Amino acid sequence: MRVTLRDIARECGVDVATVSRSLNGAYGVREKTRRKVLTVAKRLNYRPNRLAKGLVTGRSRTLAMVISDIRNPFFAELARGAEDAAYRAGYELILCNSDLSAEKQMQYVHSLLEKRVEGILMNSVAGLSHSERQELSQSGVPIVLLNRPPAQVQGFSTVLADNFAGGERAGNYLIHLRHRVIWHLTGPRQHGNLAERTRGFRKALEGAGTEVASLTIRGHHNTEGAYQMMKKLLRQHRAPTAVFAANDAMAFGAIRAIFEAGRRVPEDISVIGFDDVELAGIIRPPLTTIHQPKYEMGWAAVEVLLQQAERPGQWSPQHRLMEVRLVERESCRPISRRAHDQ
Amino acid sequence: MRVTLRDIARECGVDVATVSRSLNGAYGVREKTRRKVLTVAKRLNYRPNRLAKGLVTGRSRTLAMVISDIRNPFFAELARGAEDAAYRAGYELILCNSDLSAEKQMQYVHSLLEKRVEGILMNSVAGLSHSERQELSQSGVPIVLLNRPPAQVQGFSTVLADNFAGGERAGNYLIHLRHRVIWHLTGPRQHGNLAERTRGFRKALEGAGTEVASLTIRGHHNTEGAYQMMKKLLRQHRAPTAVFAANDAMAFGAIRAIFEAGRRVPEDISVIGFDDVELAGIIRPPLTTIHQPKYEMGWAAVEVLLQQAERPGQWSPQHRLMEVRLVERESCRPISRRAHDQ
DNA sequence: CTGAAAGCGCTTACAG
DNA sequence: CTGAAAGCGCTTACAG
Repeated sequence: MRVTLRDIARECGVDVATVSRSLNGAYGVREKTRRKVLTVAKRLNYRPNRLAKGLVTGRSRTLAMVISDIRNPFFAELARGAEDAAYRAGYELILCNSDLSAEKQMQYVHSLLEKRVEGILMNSVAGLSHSERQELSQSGVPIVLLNRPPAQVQGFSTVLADNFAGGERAGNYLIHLRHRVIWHLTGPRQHGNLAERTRGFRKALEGAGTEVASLTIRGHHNTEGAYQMMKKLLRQHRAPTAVFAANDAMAFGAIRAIFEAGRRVPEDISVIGFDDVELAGIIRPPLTTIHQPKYEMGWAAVEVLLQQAERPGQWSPQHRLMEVRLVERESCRPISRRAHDQ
Repeated sequence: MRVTLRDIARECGVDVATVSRSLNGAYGVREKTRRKVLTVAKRLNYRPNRLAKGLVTGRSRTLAMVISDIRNPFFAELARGAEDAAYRAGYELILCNSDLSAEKQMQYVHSLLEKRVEGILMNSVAGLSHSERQELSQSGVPIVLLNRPPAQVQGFSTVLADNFAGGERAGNYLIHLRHRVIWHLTGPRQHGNLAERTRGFRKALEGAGTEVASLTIRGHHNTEGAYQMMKKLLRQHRAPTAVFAANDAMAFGAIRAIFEAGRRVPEDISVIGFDDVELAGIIRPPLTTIHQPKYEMGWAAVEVLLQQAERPGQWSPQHRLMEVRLVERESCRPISRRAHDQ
């Protein structure tokens, strides 16, 4: 049925070893022999069996990605970057949706290990028990955690956006626009990435060299959470001139609350987000935000994995911090000097 | 290093064949032996090498999906449905982004065949030459085409939304709302899916049993195309009371043109789309549209593939038509009887 | 119920 | 430069 090395060998009157060598490295094969083998292989439409090859070489030429849900555009973008990098290197990428279930995550990883994938991208190991994490980090296959602070667990590599620099950038931008009363909406302290954004933001304000009144409010870090926070705050306090939402979803909630309170964005209140999700460019007004290099993060993660796959048993975890950048759209505007002086 | 069947066999004092049988089907193995093997396997944390297993059984337990771009939410939804179905059956899913490049598509398929995937989901073979398509359909591995009219090429299975029924549903809905002047914005005739929607829509109008003035306009089937068409039409003709856009993207363009012309949706003009993309529920007003069962299509495609994988060499292409449904949101409203009588 | 053998389709020292 | 052999880690008739 399927044509194998033996078929080619028979056809050429040589040994399968010679065929194998001709088809691969080809060192130490007479040019003429090699050419003949190649011709016959092509004529017979030979397709090497990668399972057999993988069995002897121990390399499957496949990577895998275990994420919560590919329908989340953030992960789709990561996946695309990862897959492009894998394709370029001649690897395939297996996609797994875990919904963050610890059980599914472990099951996937076990299946993947059985298939001898050479590396795994994961978006989280937060739900796993200590011993489960240990098992993963000691499995022998390189694993990179996406968008997680390093040292959450030993043994994993990480690829992370520079949240601190992003928060700082957002703060500097608002100050540059002469805002002096700024609210910062964010999530719980334990959320590492958000905490970094807050730290960076505060550093910017402190370094402003001028008085800035800022208020940090914590709540659910989603659209609804921010909507509720903002709604309540606008009733209790005098409105700020700007708000920095710790992510775009929160920015959307804040904007809704602002409109409902009869104010306008950006005329009355400027809003800046973080992430640069697709919707950010679509809503009215288009949201100014800090862009996370999602595609590049996926790509970088695969680079790390591939590098480690080259040194079985003797690589050590790597940590990559990815640059973020400000995307100016229409949700922020400067305070006029006049207004400012009043 | 890694523990194999031999290690377990040695430890248990039996042959590897017995270990293999115990771990698998287990028919004809003494219960006591089997239990012992299982215990030792667990203790040694044994992981079967799927490459070896695949080599001998000829089954890789993996499927693949070759789509344009996972960042397109339509494909992300399909992918999720497919992956869930695969996971349930103990299969993994390889993700490939082709950007519709014929070269990438063929390269992917070749790699996938080498890895002995047991089935492939593709979103198109339109860009391939006749001989390339032949090569695919005769490769021996089952392939299902997503969202393509059957008989585009012989030898492929298909999973397709019922575009005709959807168009008909949209037409009936508008008629039910007492609309009698309706514009239909669609793409070029050659576009099979859109053509079906148009056919269904016309059937509804013809069956209305009352006079309906309808106009079908063809152009680029995207937001910008529909925007331009609608803008121009509104200047040249008396406005309709409703428009049926052949897809949601077009509906968005039409709505923009309507607003810019100083009319309101749905007060002055009702708009219905097709697809039910995520944005449809987010824009103002939320778009009434025909829902395509994307998740279910991905799931069904895997079902087809798995069924075929069970009968190597003796399956024949299968075609599944998936039901669509109307999602009523806020972009359509009835013509009041009074207005109607005027 | 279990063992010994052959084989899946490759690669890679080892000779020559 | 090339062949013969061994082996990767499994499964599966075939005996017994």
